[in-house]
Amino acid sequence: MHDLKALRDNPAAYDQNWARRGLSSQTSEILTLDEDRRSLQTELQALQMRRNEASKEIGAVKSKGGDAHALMVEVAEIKDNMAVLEEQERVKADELTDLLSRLPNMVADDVPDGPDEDHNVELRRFGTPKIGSNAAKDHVEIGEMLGLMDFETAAKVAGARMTILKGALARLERALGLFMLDVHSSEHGYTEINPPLLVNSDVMYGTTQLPKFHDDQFETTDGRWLIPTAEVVLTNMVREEILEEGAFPIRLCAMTPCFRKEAGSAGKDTRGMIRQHQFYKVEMVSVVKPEDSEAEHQRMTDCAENILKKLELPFRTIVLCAGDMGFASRKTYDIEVWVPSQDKYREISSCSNCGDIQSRRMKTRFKRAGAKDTEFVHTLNGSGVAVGRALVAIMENYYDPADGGIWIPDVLKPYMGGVEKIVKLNT
RNA sequence: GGGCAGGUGGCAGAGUGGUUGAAUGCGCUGCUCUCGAAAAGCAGUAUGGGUGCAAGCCCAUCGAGGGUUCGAAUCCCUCCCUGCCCGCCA
Repeated sequence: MHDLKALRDNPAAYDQNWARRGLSSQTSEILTLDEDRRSLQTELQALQMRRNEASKEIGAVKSKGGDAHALMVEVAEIKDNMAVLEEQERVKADELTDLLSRLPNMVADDVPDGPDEDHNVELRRFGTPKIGSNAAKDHVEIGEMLGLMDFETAAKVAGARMTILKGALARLERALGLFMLDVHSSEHGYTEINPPLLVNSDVMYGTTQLPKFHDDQFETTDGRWLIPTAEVVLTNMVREEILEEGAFPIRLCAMTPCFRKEAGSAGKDTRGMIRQHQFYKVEMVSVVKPEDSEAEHQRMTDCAENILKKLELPFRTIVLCAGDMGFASRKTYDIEVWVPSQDKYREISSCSNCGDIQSRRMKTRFKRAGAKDTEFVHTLNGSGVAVGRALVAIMENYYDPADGGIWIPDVLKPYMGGVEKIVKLNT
């Protein structure tokens, strides 16, 4: 949700900002609805005031045994008028809310302009990618040759965009998830959470999956939703709360399966486990005071990068341009890991500063020490990192063409029972 | 799934139709007293919104949404949640 008062004060700023995302002018429609709604509300409240007064008078008259008939007639008329106004007000308010809830967050000033992903700006690189290697095999080939990755059976039991991992590869994915969770909770200060995977509609609205991205989500028959990311649950843990200033920063992390319909991506990344209906992801969420969100954003991105550094995977970090950013974000850093078979970097983490758009929807506020008014918190989320894609990156970057095996990164060895390398078993 | 009991302010807990946004206690904030502290006393202490330059005034909110009524925290209906018992089941 957006700050209507700020929008009233400076509509041009909003239109100019939304234009950076390629949107046409929105504010005149918003302001018209807003003015209509407010004048209806003012009118309605005047009637309510008179009704309340008259009702009290009726009570006073009756308690003295007097005749309150004239007053009762007056109230009856007021109620008729109120019903009409209430309905008009409700319609305007619904229209306004619906319009506002479908408009994306304001883009931060230092975000580069540009219509699409070709205008994102690279900030830094780590590691040395194996470029143009003839030996590069993709993770599907590697996994199937090892007999540890099975898309056919997955399709048989669950349909497209599903994966079955076996044996050491299943363990490797688990090892990756545990490793990431341990680093974030032990070294990065995030509290580990094991959350529900099924949430209600209010929660999905809070983090902006609803109403606009309804088609990307799996809905259950009883009106709940499978989470598309742990961000949804972690962020909403503070919904409808008024926090004390001392509560910050709140840092939470979780590893969960994520469920996505991938409605708009038919034909994209159809091979392998890059884009699945279900995948594991370790997610970080921070809730902070507004003045701290920018520093927290850098910090969170560092935490995600640190995972890849420890895994010794080559990556680069980019800042998304205005046209490529997600709906809720003011500013987003993507971390892209090197995928040898594709000879390019692919997204493995996305760290976003959502400003107050989610907190306004969730009604998450805080009060400064001694202050009377509440303010909205800032929320941030970042992958730390996508576990399935990390598995792909390990398989391809640590592939040994000599024997078709996969070396285990040093930091994962303790999680793999000391195994140094996954190799094909003699059958 | 069946049955019972509940959901009131930061917390505890009154309130079963009429100045009740809500008693009382605790907590918290300020002041008085004190060398200081404690104790005690006094005052204050929800959120959202409308209107106004402002002081202020007004509207809404007692789990949520409807309904009855001149008037609802209080009565009726639906839903949600919590606790307990029975059944079933990872």
